Amino acid sequence: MEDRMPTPDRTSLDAIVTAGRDLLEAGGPDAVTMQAVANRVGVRAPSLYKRVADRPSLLSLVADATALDLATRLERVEGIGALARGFRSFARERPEGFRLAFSGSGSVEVLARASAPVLGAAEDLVGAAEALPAARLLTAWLVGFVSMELAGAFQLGGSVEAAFEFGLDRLEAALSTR
Amino acid sequence: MEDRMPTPDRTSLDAIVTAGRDLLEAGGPDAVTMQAVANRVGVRAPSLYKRVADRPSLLSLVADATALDLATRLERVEGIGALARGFRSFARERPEGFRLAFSGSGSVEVLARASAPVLGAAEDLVGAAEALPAARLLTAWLVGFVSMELAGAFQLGGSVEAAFEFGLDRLEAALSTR
DNA sequence: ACCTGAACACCGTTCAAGT
DNA sequence: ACCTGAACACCGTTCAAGT
Repeated sequence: MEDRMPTPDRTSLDAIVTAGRDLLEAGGPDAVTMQAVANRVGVRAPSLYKRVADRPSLLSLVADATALDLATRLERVEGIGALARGFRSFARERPEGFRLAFSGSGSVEVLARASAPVLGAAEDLVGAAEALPAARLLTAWLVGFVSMELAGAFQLGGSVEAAFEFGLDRLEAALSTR
Repeated sequence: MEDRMPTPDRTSLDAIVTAGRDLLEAGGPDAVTMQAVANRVGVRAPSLYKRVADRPSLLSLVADATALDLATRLERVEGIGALARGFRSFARERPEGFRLAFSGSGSVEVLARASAPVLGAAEDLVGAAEALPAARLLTAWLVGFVSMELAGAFQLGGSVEAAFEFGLDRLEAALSTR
């Protein structure tokens, strides 16, 4: 009973992931350095390896956290229009996290959860038989549109806003037809 | 007339970009190291800085070269279906280059040229007035679908092939309607 | 049990010195 | 005019030694 207590934890996985997320949004992937993360959570870089396997898996955790945030936001919303606008506004608020989450870092399950609400809306539109390909049409359009917007494509003039509403309109129409 | 001739060039910008492209496809962006590129072209890393400003701008040149390859392939093809399938097959042949080109590295002009054929096909479908938003709908879907496919999303089962054809079908229908 | 300094291998980039 | 070795700052990761 006279053993010294182990020193109390000086950080946590949560704090590390949050620090990674903040650094990512502030400066892109290159800015999420093990040293910068360690600095933010008040610890030295080698200590991070107690909670995280390596840098790629830290980025993967950040990707999952972002996808989870997106999922919980979309779960609160109904209808394809509101889903699409919620998806787009999330990507504009967290562009780096969005890019990371949809670029193949991160687990597939979490990403699937983020697109579950779209699957639900698609089922309402076209019925269960075609729900999956319809959801893939919608999700692909959303991901592509937002990615291109973030990448600064859409340079030929015209209103990007109008193009988004045009796409939404036509897709709804295309999927409502029997 | 007795000055020594300057030593002949031992490499070229073209060779450097090609080496970057090959390394990229073989091992992803992390593999395109200044040292690895130099090695491939038979020179030491510092020499690369005679032709290229730095690593990011080398990656940008690789992105542009990829987008140009895509553009010339699509320019040989007509009709929205053939364009869509050509786009997708290119992305599957050069996944890393595709990702890089559509992630915001690379110049906007070259990317615009790669999507010009889609703009043409869109105009044939909906007329000049709506050609731009229609092209954006098509391109966004293509980019999103292919990105998700490369990222390994589409995990819920069902045929990805069928989902692609479903999307193509519905989009053509949506844009042919008056 | 967690934390640290020291160390290692590797990378991007600069620059003076060679031809 | 291009190329090189040497050097610098920085990074990810490991590990023995501390508490």
